[in-house]
Amino acid sequence: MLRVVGGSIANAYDSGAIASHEPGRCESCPARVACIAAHLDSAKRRLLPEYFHTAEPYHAGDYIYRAGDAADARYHVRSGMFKTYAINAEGDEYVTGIYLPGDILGHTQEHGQHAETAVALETASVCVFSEQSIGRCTEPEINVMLLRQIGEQALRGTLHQLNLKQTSAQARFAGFCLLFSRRLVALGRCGAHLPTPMSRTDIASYLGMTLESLSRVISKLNQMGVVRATRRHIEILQPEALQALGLHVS
Amino acid sequence: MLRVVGGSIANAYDSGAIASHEPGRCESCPARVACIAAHLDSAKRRLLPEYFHTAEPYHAGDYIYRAGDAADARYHVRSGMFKTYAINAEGDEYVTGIYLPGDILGHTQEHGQHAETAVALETASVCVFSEQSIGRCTEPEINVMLLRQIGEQALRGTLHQLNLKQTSAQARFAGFCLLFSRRLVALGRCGAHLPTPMSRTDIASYLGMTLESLSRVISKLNQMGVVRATRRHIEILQPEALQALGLHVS
DNA sequence: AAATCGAATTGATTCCGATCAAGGGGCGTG
DNA sequence: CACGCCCCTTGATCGGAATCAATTCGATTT
Repeated sequence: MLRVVGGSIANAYDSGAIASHEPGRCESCPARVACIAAHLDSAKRRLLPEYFHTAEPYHAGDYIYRAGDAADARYHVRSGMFKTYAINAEGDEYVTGIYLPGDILGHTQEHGQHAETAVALETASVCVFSEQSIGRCTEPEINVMLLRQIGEQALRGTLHQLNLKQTSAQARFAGFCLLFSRRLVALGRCGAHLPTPMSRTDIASYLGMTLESLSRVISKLNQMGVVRATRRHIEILQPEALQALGLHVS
Repeated sequence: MLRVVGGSIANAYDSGAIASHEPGRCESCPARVACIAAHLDSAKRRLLPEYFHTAEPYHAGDYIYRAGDAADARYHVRSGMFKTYAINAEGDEYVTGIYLPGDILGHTQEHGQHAETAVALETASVCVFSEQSIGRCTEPEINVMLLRQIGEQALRGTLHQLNLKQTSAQARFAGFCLLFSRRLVALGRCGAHLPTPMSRTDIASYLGMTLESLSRVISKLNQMGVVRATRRHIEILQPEALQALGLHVS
């Protein structure tokens, strides 16, 4: 059932490289602006070491977990980018999510097992926290922040769902760029430059279209001067044009 | 921005009809099999009244909350069915979710505001619990169950997302029936009889197709003898045929 | 710098769903 | 019981995406 696509397993639990919470680590965290612990004062953050662990960095192709693995932990992205995918009976890969710093990986499960596989798209790192540690958390502020983060991720899923309902491939790609851009802006980054370490095949799969359709759309928008897309980078030149083509939500 | 479609507001917080947890209430709950508190022994369940409230029943067309409302609570469905929808700039309704007993409503939010509107499709009831009460919960078992329930809902969202990527309208409808059926079975109900209190328009919107396409698909599958669909009911006659047409996930 | 392999683009064709349009059927109301 | 309204069904046409196929581009290796 499981198919190895490439890369090595990097299980933060099995490896001995787990570092417990270090003083100053949060201050230098690139995901600080989106972290569920970002707004904690130093006194409350001192409670974190009890249930937060920072894991060693992953490299492109490394798995965090794979479909079928026991889902006893969640992974808070510190830096880098991940993708998740599911595989159907025919062996086709379907990219189900793209994860940036601040996002939490590992929710999607059934009967305590991960339903998807999570792969690093570039050098990346996460904070690992176990289900048990979340259960034992007695700090209301942290629990509420976790709940809100889950809520924002649920919203992202819904927006992607709405985008998938767009009939034209052009509209879906435009919506993808806009939603991606928004996420970057929320992280304090530039919304005009989208890093795309994933392949065209991944993006097409994520957007529910064929590789060829995506390629045609990108070529067209390139010619129109709406975006400037290279292999691993999309630059948005005319955001208002994308807005006109893409999904019109909130 | 908000558009009133019909029905009355039934806000469990504003109304005085909130009942605190009553002894025996969980024992008679129709959502018991899917409830996050189902596996608690009576001693632990006695902790529930501190943060769980059971709300008055809703009727078809009643709102639980609307897009833009403060999202300071979550709603655990006890009985009946709800739909959620978002509205775009043009005023078009997009059905984003269908909720059955055991499901939790109200996660989807941005900046503390609900991003969707939740409407009862028939007579229904929920357990309300506030963000604050979740934050203050010190019972690990409850926290972990909440996390797992969220995980299962995330999976349902992903499966629906995968279903939306199916190119043919027939496949999307088949997948819808199968996923719906599975949810009913998980609730201990019959998987062959799908109650559909929502309109054809709602189902079409949920599946990202036009009303006409859905109608054609249903007519065809009716003629083929795969399903027997009436106005508010779908009976699955040949589950294996649906399986062959629909999505092939796990 | 040449060679090689995978990734991405471009082309031609077919088919399916969106769209516009009209007709039928169920359900409530008077 | 008849009426009218809304929901659903059926029909015809057109555009666009999937599919099959071939080529180019780019990165990596030798």
